[in-house]
Amino acid sequence: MEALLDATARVLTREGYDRASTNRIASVAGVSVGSLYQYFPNKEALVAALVARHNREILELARDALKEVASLDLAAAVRAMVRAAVDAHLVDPALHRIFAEQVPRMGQLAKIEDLERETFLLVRSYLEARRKEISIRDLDTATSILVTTVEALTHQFVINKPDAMDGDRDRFIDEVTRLILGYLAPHRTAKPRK
Amino acid sequence: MEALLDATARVLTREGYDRASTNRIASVAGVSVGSLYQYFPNKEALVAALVARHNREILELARDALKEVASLDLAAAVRAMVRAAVDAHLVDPALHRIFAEQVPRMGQLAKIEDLERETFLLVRSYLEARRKEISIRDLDTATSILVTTVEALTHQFVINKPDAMDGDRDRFIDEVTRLILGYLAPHRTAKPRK
Amino acid sequence: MEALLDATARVLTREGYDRASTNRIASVAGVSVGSLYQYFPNKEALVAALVARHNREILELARDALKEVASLDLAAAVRAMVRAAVDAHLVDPALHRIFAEQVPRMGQLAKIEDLERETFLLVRSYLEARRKEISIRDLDTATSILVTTVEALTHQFVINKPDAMDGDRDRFIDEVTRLILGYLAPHRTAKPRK
Amino acid sequence: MEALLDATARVLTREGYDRASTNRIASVAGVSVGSLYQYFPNKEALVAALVARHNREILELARDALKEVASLDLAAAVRAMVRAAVDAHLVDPALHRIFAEQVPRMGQLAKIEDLERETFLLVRSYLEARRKEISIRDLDTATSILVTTVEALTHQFVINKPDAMDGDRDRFIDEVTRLILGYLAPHRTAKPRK
DNA sequence: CATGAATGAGTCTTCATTCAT
DNA sequence: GATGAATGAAGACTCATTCAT
Repeated sequence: MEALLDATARVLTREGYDRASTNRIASVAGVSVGSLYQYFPNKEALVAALVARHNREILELARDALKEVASLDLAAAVRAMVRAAVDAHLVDPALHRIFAEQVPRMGQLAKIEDLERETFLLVRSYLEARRKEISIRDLDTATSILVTTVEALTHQFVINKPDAMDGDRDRFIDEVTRLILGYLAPHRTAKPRK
Repeated sequence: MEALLDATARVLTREGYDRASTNRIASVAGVSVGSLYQYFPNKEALVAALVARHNREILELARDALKEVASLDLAAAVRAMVRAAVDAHLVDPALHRIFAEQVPRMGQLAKIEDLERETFLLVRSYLEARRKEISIRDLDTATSILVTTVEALTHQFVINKPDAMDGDRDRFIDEVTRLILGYLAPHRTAKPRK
Repeated sequence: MEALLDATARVLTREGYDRASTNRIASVAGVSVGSLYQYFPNKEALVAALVARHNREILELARDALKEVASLDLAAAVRAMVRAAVDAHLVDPALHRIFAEQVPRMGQLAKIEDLERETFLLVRSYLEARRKEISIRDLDTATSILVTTVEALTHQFVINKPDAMDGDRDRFIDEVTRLILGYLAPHRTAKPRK
Repeated sequence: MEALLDATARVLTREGYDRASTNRIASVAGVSVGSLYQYFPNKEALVAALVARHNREILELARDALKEVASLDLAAAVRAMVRAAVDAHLVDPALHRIFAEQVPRMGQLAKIEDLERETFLLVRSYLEARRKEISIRDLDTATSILVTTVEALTHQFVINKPDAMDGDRDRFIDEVTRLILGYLAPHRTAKPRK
């Protein structure tokens, strides 16, 4: 039931994980608790499904962004990817924050990391294609560092400045791009966009 | 009571935040619930005290590391700081993970961020002292990016490879150092240690 | 749930307010604590509901008695009202005593006084209708004195002689009636019933 | 320890019976809980002792008032006694209210009624002395009615108008006196004071 | 299939009382 | 005698989960 996931997201962001009871979620969804348990075996599975949906939406964005990136030069490509990361975090920042800060990682919820793995592979294959242009020893290590770094910076940016102006956002993207390019292609100076 | 904080840490890392009841903590500490409430007004305060103690320990390390760094050149200094970050995360990785992933940020527990603020100031004043050697526009932004990046990378490294060999660790530190130096001093090539 | 109120009354009268735990009440009612909290948000609300029900029953009696009183002369009317007060106190004397002596007056339980207010108005309007026959300066004061006096005397009578014979009861009613009439109509001598 | 009783009174009136813990009482008294239990075997005994002390103070007033009453005529005597009742209730109205409304009547606290019994005897012996002037069938019944009535009316007056002006108080005393005289001496009209 | 009343284990917290120092 | 840390039974209340209708 899509409505149940919507309700879960609503309750989660409005009340926090601890105060989000299955009864409240069901009533917000306009169904009975019983129905909730017809579709999800327990609360954890419900939250896990919501996480999965959220991640699917974000991955959609990421894939689209990476497609359009193939034709750009490295600097532009990196900037586009960072921008995509920011966009991804803006899908539902409040929900994202709840996932990051309050949802216990255990059992089925280990799946939260699915997104990271998939992102890892996407970025890794991009870097592999550009291998000649970049100076990297170990592809896996580099990918992991990039993914973690961009994710952390973006997360922190969105959390701390939820209503940043476009100017702020562009400046942020510039800085992160510079950081990444300095790592990937240390000999060229990153060219900030005009 | 120090024993209560120890017990809290034990229960927290073994059972997770949600399963850590005050009664269980008290019994692990070898005292009665009543005694627990004689020293801490409620569960939140108990966890907050543990967080504070943990942070104090980590800040101790960080301050010591920064002291020894004053005489080094930029590259060596950055590497030393990254190494300090790793050491800090090795104080009690499991506990650190619980704090990062499960403890709800509210009320007194907002104090969790005290550590971040302190670290921010420490790093910022270091960068300020070296301003001539680095190419940075905005000090605050740069500091924030560095702190977030190093924290995220270190956290992820310690979580994923809790028993990494010294070799792994050194390689990790090298990479992160390269990332940082590429950002702070884009014109020089980072010199990986021999 | 009517059963819950019955159980509350039972436990309250048998054990007293302090020993009446919600768990005990629920188990006496033959349901689980959870069910209790499905119908009443907290202990206070439960007791308040019981008080309300008790008062409703008593007010029913009082209204009926006052209706039949309209056609009687003053002396007979007063005696009928006193008798009604006694009857009201006999609805559930033990429970009434708990309400009077042990239930803390706070929050929603301020409603305990609803009954007093209603009674006040009932009596006041009766006195107003008979104003010519009685010698009273201030209607509100007189009403308040009468209501308080009759309530206190009746309460004390029922508490101290829970199983008084009809004879005792009639003699008590005579005395109280004499007291009231002496106050309302000092010039006539109260005529004790044959 | 007198200080303990004072502290009990303070805590009782400030916080109510339920929130008055022995620890708080002890700390307000400036001693340790242990000391409290050196003087009183349990909480109930402590409260009972406070009740006893309060009652002793009130009885003092009542006895003094009755002494001075011997020489007055009936009307003046009754008014003096009513006034004494009001004075008694003004000794510590807040504490009196707590006793009346919140302190559970059980065990040693049945002693609360000691005051009523003693008052009963005092009034009864006064009425007996004046038997010729009053028209009463049964002395015990009359005494009981008078004591209950005056107590209830005074209590209610003090509770509802804790800061009544002297004028209000005199008018109240007049009315109660009229009520009593109408009962004791139905043939004479009560003479309100000039 | 849907419902939602019922369940009851488990949570945090309080407080009268004890007893080693 | 005084102290006050320690005790732990008990209480109010929550919520994931079940199941008869």
